[in-house]
Amino acid sequence: MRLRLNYFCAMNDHFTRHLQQAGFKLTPPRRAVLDVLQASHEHLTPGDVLARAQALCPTLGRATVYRTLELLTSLGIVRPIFLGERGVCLTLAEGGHHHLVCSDCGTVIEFDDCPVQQLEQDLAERLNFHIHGHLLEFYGLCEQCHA
Amino acid sequence: MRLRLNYFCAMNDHFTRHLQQAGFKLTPPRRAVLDVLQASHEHLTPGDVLARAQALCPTLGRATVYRTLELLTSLGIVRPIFLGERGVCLTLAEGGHHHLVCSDCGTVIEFDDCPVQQLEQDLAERLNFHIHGHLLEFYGLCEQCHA
DNA sequence: CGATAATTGAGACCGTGTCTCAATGAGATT
DNA sequence: AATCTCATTGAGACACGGTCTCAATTATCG
Repeated sequence: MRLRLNYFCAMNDHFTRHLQQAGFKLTPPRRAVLDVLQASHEHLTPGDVLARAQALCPTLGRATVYRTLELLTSLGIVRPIFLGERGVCLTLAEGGHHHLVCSDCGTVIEFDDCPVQQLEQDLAERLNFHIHGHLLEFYGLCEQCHA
Repeated sequence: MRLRLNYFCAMNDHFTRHLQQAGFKLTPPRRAVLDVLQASHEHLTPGDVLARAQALCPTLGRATVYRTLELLTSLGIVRPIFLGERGVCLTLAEGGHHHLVCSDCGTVIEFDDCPVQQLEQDLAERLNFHIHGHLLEFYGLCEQCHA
């Protein structure tokens, strides 16, 4: 069992250290949730996270997943974002997300250009925030839907 | 009653025309929901909208509010955005929203600088989208929370 | 005014997120 | 290694928000 977990998760990685340094215990449920979030580069709903984490930690309960997600959020490790279609989803907090969303059919297109670097620095300085990520979404009607 | 409604809502405004031109009927419930959203410059949850719209249209039911919000969303008139603290909220779709959100305590600071104009035009052209608004959020820890 | 199809409210339903509480176990101390 | 202690856990009851169904109503059009 310990071996299996290690297969999925490097011991002492950045996030587990962060957790422990903040005074929280590193338990199998937390490890499983972290592993799932690190392993998936998609946007997972809490239900997705539960299902996948149960594969790593079969006794895992729903309440624990929510508690863990809340904890990881308050530590700035993960972040909930709202994707019109799928509802609230979780992603690692680090970095940016850029979406073009169709209000009608719900299609989401990701894009890479991102003009907010400078603004991020300015805001961080001006308001004394430690910024670790951002979300930039444009809303409109896609080619099909504004016909 | 009809008089009262008119007090809150200019007949034939932009949105009601939009609704009717798209082939939908202009009913008191829809009018009430539109009025509420236009009157409030805050971010309202569906529950808020229901409560306020019931003041204008006392028989209004929950299902109708959700149906109306969905309709207005698909028409690009309103838009759901997710505010960590309050959950999903609705705003008029037109224009931009700019938030600096603390992952820990949930504080939301609004700001005005917005460097996305040019990108918006580029994307609209490149992907043939009719963009009518955007959301730019930075996530991090506020002054108090990263102490 | 009458026809008709969209829209409505009521209330049952369902899933998701929260809470409580007794049992467990991670990590500190020795 | 054994013990202690308190954070953390799983189970299951609960609350709430959002969806669906269906019969009754009503906005719009001819």
